[in-house]
Order: sequence, then C-alpha cells, then structure tokens
Amino acid sequence: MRNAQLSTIFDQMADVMEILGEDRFRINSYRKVARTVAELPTDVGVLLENGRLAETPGIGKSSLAKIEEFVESGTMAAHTELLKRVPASLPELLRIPGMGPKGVKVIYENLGVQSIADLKRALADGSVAKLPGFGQKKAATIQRGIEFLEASTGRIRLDQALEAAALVVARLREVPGVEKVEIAGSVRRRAETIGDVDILVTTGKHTEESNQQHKRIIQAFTVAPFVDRVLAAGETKGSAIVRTDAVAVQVDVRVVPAESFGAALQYFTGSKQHNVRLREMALKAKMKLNEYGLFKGDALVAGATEESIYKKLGLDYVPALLREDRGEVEAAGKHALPQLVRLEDIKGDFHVHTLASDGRASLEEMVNAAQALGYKFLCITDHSESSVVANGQTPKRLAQQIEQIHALNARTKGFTVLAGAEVDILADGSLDFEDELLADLDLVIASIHSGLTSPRGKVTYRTLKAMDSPYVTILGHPTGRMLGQREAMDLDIPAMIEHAAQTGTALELNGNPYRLDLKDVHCRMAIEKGIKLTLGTDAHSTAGLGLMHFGVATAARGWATKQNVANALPLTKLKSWLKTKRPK
DNA sequence: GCCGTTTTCGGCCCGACTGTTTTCAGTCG
Repeated sequence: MRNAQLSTIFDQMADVMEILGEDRFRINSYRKVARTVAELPTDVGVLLENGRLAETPGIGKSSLAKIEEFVESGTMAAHTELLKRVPASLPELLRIPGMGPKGVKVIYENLGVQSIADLKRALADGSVAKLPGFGQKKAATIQRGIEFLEASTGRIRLDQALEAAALVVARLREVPGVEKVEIAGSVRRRAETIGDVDILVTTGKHTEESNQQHKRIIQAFTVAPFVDRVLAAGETKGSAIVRTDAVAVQVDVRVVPAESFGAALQYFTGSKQHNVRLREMALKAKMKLNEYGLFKGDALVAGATEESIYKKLGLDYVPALLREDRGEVEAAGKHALPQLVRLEDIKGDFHVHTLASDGRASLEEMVNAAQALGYKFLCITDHSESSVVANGQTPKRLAQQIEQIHALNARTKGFTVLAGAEVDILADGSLDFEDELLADLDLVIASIHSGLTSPRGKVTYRTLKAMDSPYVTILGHPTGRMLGQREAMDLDIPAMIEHAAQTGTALELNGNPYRLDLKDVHCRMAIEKGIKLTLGTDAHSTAGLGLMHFGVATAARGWATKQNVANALPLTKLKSWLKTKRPK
C-alpha cells in the first residue's frame, strides 16, 4: 500500500518544517495527515477514486491535492522542495532524546552539524556546550540521548512492559502514604508494543505535607535497585530507565492527590490523540481538561473518576482499550460503543501444541490445564509433517492422535477436546495433508511457516489458495510477524480479508505476545466484513494457555464483541459452526 | 493546514521538568 509511504512523506515534511521553525499548527496538521493516512484500512488510491478520502477528517483540500499528485506521479513537489531546504540527514537528529527542532536548528546554523556523527564530534570538542542556550549539562543530556538511541532496540513487547511495570508497582505499593498504584499509558491500553511505561500513584487528599510526601514517593522509585538511570525527578513526576532481565525501558511515575485520580488516570492513559479530542470537546463546552480534573472556570466539575469526566463531556465511558482516536469519541457520543469481548467470555483455546510436535506438555496435561482455567473446550493443533524443525506429525501419527483424542473425550465429562492440526501452507499454496485426513479433523488451522519473505504476489496467492480448501477452518497467524524480530509478510491484507469473507474462513488472532497476529486494526476490518475471529495462544506448555488475555485485549482493540469471537460460542453452536465450510 | 450546534476567520490541548536563565524556552508526553 502507498499509505505507509505517504505517511512517511508527510512526517518528513513536518520534521523539516519544524527545523525551519514554520507555523506549528500547520506542522500539526501535516502530522495528523501522516497518522490518518497510516491508519487507513484501504489503499489511498482506492479511496481517492471513490471519493472517500475527501471525507476523511484531518485531510483537507491541500493535503488531498498533494496525495493525488503522489498517487498519479509517484512524487510530491512540496515534499521534494522541502527536502532541498535542509541537509537530508538533519531530521535524524530529532530522534535523539533531548534534541528538538530548535536545538537542531541552532547546532546546524552555528556549527554546521548535519548528522549524528557530526554532532558526536561537536560534543567531543566542547563546541556544543558553548552555544547560546546550551551548556555543560545540556550537552551531557544530548550525549546520553545519543548513547540511548544507539543502544535502544526501540519499542518493547507488551509482555516485557508488563513485567517491568510489575516491578515498579510492587516497589511503590510498599511506600508509606501510597493509596493506589495503577498502570496507565499504552500498557493499560494494551498496545502491541510499548515505548515507555506509565505508572500513576495516588496518596490521600491534598494537604500541607503532600508535596514532601510526593517527593518521597518519587525518590523511593528512583533509588530502587532495578533503576538503571534517573532521567528526571520532581515533586510529582519521576522518570527513569528500568532494567529487567530481558529489557531496559523508560518508566514514568506520576503522583497525584486522590481527588484528581480519575483525571490523572484518564490523562496518563492516553492516547495522546484521544486526549486531544477530549480537551477540544471540553473547550467547546467552555471547560478545561487537564490531569487534575475537568474545570469550569476554577470550579472542579469532575476528576475523581474517569467515568465522571466522560459523562460531563457528554460521552459514554470509553474503555482504555479503545482510546486511540479511531472513532471511539464519536461512537461514545452516540452511545454506539461496542460491548467488548472479555476474558470471561472465552470458553476455550483454538491453537495449542503438545509433545506430539514441539510442545512441552502431553495432551492430558494440556487438557487438565485448560479445565483448570474453566474452559469448555480445547483444540489440539500440532504441526504438520513439513514443519520438520517443529517435529511435525506424519499422517500416521496424526491419525493416532485423533484416536487418542476420541478416547480422551469418551472418558471426559463437561469438556470437549477438538482434534485439529496446524497444517503448513506449502510453497504452491497446497496443504501439507491430504483431504481425506483433514476430513477426519474437527478443524484445521492453515499457516505459512516458510518463504515469509517472498514477494507480495506469492505470499498473497498462497494465503488465498489455502483458504479455498473447504477443510481450512482458520487462517493461522495471517501475517507471520514476530514483534521486534521479524517483519510481517508483505501480504495484501484487504485481499486476504475479502477472500476470508467469501470463503467463510475464520481468521486467527494469535495471542502470543510475540505475534498478536492479526493486529488490532486488521481485526476490525475483518469484523466489519462479518468474519469470525478465533483466539489461540499457540501454547507450547501449560503456562502458555495463560496468554489468552493478550489475544482478548487485542481483539477488543479491534472493537470485537463476543459475537465476533468463535471462542465465546457455546459448544453446540461451536460444533455446528465448525461444519459450515465443510462439504455437505 | 484544518475546521465550524457560537465561527468561512481565527482559533488550534495542557502541564511538568530541566537548564540556562535573571523570567523563560525547549522538550517531552
């Protein structure tokens, strides 16, 4: 899709305009266009043709013309012209924490610094510290910023962020005077990757001693053994790099009095874009929203709970999972928010491995663990023969496993084990087992495990062809991505979703936090086409079954209700649903 | 540049922290 390219172009223009010191509101609208285009579910070319792009909020006449120009010619004059005005490598300096557009402008104009390499030299010879508005400390901050940037692996996975958050939460709960400790930010929204971790602490009602008390709480955080480096430590806010066994991540701790808890939680949860929307609404209603509350003049109108703030703004309560400015504010105003799927709605797991392939627990152990979670069913989906490294089963071994499952079902009450397989989609789009064997299974997940870097046409062809099989119930981890490790396949997502709808194939939402595949926005596209999602943990151990909450959160971020999720079906309905695609 | 149940012009989210300042600008979230 050209959407990603266009998004980058608008962001690049905004970067350059910032360095040039142009109008910040204009820059903001470029940023908004960049973000809007990136999140469009359909290629801009298509939306241009059917006129929908012009209706998209945030995209006005000027941006529309620029996009049109790019779609027609592959270039954009405004972009080309802007890039000519500063050295090409200059915008990369904006990525250094502590360096903003003003700083970049000063070091460029005074020292001729054009790149991070130039900047390192200027820092080393002391010329940065001598610049107007700079100094020894500022130079040191920039130095550390460069080191951080070069050592950083970028965003971390949600499970890693939750682990870091748990460390800090446990520490803060022990500090005297602390009443509540809540995880906020993108971790609370269960975003698929996390930039930094936000934690909110409340004390009792505001008193004379509050400031001292707040300071002590921040200090307790910054001197904790897991803190690598302190970035800031004031009276209400502390920021530090926290190191766990797996990762280092920035954690921000904010302390507020109890009467502002809701406002602070709302503010600190974000997303930024969602908050901007609410603040705009507050302004229109002659009010003001900040992290201390919703105010009319100086009077506090709401603040103790998040619910009260949304209510006073004329909105239904928006679950944190939806706060991305993807239409949830409008829906909340029209009482049209979905009843999101919850972990309690989940009656079983669709994607599980055992010792028969590369799992570490037996069939019986996995079933026992699923029963302990209160599930009603479990689908056993071991690998197929071609997945040699994963100890994929031969047809003979699979046939034996099916027998084993039937026998287990015969002696189990109130719980059903479904016989399935995760069958490889081969290079030509055919399946790794014959139809006769597939017909003996209750369900089939078809997955691509090889050739993930093939061109778009090839991976899309294989994916669509596999869905043509009447025995393929579910397309497994459709894009094949591994967060932080491996890019998604270059799959034509709209075509894949369209074909899933046509063939009646379900799409997996693989809940393993390495995958979260399909991702939230694609889940939403699928749901809008009436496609059922199946949540699977891809568990390779009994503990792995506990990852279901990641899948549920991601589905909810895709606006899924329990009707959209096959895991929530009662068993009888599930069984008949599994047969819908099969030959009659 | 975008937008409009007060506006087609005149707005555009808000506050904390830091460092370099003699009262505030820059950066961040």
